[in-house]
Amino acid sequence: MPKQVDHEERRRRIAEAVCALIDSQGLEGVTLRDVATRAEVSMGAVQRCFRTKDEMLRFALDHIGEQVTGRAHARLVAAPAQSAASAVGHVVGEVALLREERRAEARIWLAFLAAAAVNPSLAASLRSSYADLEGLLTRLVAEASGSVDARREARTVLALADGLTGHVLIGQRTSEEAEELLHAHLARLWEAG
Amino acid sequence: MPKQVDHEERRRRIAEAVCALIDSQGLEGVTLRDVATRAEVSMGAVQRCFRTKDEMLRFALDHIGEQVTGRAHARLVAAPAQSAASAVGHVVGEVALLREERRAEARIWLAFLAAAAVNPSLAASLRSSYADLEGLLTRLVAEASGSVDARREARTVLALADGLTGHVLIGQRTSEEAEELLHAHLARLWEAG
DNA sequence: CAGGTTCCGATGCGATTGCATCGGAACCCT
DNA sequence: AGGGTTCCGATGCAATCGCATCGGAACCTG
Repeated sequence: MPKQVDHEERRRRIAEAVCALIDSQGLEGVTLRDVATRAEVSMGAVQRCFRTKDEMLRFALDHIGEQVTGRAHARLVAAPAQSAASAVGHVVGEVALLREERRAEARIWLAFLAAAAVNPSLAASLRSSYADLEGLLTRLVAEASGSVDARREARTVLALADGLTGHVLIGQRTSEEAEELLHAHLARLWEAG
Repeated sequence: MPKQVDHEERRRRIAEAVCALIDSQGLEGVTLRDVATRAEVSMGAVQRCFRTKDEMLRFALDHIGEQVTGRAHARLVAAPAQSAASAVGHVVGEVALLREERRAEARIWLAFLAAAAVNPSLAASLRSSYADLEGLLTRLVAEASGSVDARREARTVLALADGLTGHVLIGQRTSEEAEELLHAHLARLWEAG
């Protein structure tokens, strides 16, 4: 066996370069050359890892999807909440990419969302992440309040979080306002359920 | 005075061509040549109307923004609602671009939203439209239910509508499901307020 | 250490992009 | 009718794009 390279590691490194570029210039600003430069590899290496640009973008989307959903799951395990209701609050706070340190992810997510609207294969990847989050939230909401339709509430909260993320990104809301709106929604949910 | 042309009319025609292209191929698929072809004018004419591509896109965004906000206002005047609450329902139903016939506008809106995340001047245009809608909804909510924080609820509903629109676009929700979620949220709002 | 295999950096290519240019058509006023 | 002005279609251009190609470096095996 000749020269071997950890392809997965390299793919991840490239995916992160893609995300960094999307964050600063949007999806349109992502070119193979810039990606290669940012990832500190040659264009040839990028082309070896991904046959086409589209394949590279799909991988990057899956990458960031796993990152977000993974963190949501981790948040649940790491810090046991005092109540199921506060667990929902924590997870939603992790999913809604409102705070400054998640701003980059938010931009990336939104860019992919818009692209997915005209690109079925990206849409499929996104749906998979959303389905994961919806499942997680549904279980938590059900546990926190048996008397409401958990799936409905989970879907509503997920959409609300997404909408607020967009509004924060364009400066229509501050992240504090958005977080307040999100928590107010949850508070009403508990008192109603 | 020599040859005169209705510039505004031409700009609008071009803006609609831009929107049609965004709907089918996303923002990245918009080129001056395609726009000219779609609008059935020459590239020269496009360049005369807009000095740069960016200026053209800004105009198109304002165009579709006025279209959406205008329809929201019109919905209010045209069909007097039986109650302020149902007026909110009507306006929100108009703003959330869920139904099939609004799918194109939804894609366009989302494309601009994502672009605005990395383009301040687009973000400014979007904020202007959002501010309009928020004001309209706030007034209606206040009228429908005095006991709630109208501005907060208007902002929440607006974000929820936006989030649901995105989810419908990628096929994560059907428009019927989204509409049901939206109306369920409003229903709880009235009974709580 | 030799042979064979894997990998990749550099380079080239055709297509496409946004924008600049300009000669002449179209038009109004006198 | 003719001069002056506005407009635009055609064309050119430099830059950039994604992708294909390939010679040699890198490396494991025997």
